[in-house]
Amino acid sequence: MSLNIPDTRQRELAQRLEHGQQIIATDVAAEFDVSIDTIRRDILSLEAAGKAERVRGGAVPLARPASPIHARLATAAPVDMGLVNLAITAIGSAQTLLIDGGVTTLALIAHLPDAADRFVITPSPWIAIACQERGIPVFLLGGALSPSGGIATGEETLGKVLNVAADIALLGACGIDSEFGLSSDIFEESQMKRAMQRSAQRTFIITDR
Amino acid sequence: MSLNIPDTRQRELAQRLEHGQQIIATDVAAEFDVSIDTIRRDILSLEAAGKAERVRGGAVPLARPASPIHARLATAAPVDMGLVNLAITAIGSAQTLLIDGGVTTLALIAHLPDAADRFVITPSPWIAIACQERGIPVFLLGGALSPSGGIATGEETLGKVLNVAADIALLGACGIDSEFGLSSDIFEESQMKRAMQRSAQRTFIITDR
DNA sequence: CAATATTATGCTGTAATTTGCAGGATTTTG
DNA sequence: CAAAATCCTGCAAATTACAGCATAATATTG
Repeated sequence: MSLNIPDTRQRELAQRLEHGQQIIATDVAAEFDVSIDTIRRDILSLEAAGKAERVRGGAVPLARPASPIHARLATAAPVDMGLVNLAITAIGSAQTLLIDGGVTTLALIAHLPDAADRFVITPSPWIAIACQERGIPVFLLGGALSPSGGIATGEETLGKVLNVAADIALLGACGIDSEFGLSSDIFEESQMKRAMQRSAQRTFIITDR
Repeated sequence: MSLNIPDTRQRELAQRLEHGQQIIATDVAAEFDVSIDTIRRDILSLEAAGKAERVRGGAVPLARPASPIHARLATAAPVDMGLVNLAITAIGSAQTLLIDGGVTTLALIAHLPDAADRFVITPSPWIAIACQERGIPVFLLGGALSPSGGIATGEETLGKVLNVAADIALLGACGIDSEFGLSSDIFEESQMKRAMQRSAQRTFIITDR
């Protein structure tokens, strides 16, 4: 079992708040298998430490004079934590990860255990930044940034992806079942995803359906 | 089985902490077949040696000091807007911009006029995201992300920079007057900056002194 | 080898922390 | 307004930390 003490929980919660997620007391209580009171006290601590804004039912990240990036991250759509945990167990101890862009993969980085032992290769600047915040070494795949998905694409990038060998590829599903029709951007992206899939021993596609 | 002495145990525990694992005192006590007190004392030693952070129930790896760039963003360092405006007039209507990482260049993106007409090439994922939010087409230079400054570096990246032709290069000054001595990261970064300078017709170094 | 010093370990009793729960007050919702 | 949910306060139980001490193991010295 993992250490379930105020310190650990609060660190985890603080991290989620940092990433713009909101804390729902009852959910988190269930997740950590403690009573709501305990989570309430955790939130009180976080508030005292200036790391959370307490609201009825839980806590939200405190508003901060946001730099552009943080603004974007703060407004991020709510992430399905169950999905994230599933993906994390799927990853296991794999060392070399090829990670696609997307809100779910982004949230995943924040909760990836054994950060020190990983190595991430990604075409997404968001993922790159998230990894750096956790001290995970990153190789950033260069290329023209696709406007829709925000990942690097292009001939050369494609070639590079095919040259790496990753243990696991984590792909977001968005863009595969394109709602936009098949614009050239989407085409570039899906081609990229396919290349990533080919370079990894195993592939997980993260989708909620 | 190996020797069960403080030295051996502590080495093992230190290794686990290095790998990001947390130490649960009661579990480890059972594992090494010693009393909890003994493990407690081991953890005290590790803490004294600066290898562990003691918490109730065991120990956790010590919190990694935030990377410089992230720390700067987190504290919402006030950006010298005068500097930003100066740089913007300097840029004028130049189309192809080679932009370095840094808080000031990041702030600049948000205020860059004529966004539609620009094209940005950058080794910084931060800059890339900021540009994308403003709808500026970006070419992201790939490479290993340097932990200190958060820009892509490496042999290949260097080569690519030298192959592009930009109107203006905007360089941050940080890392040139390194406070950290000349670590290899810093070296990589400054090499990168030099390469960027060489690929642009004109260069501006953004610094407040 | 014997005597001594040092270190490591386990145990005990006491203090501090954490947790869940019961009750009543407060807020939200229909 | 009434019902439900959430918040707050105080408290008792469980867990863990801590300091002191006695014993066992190991190292050192003569």
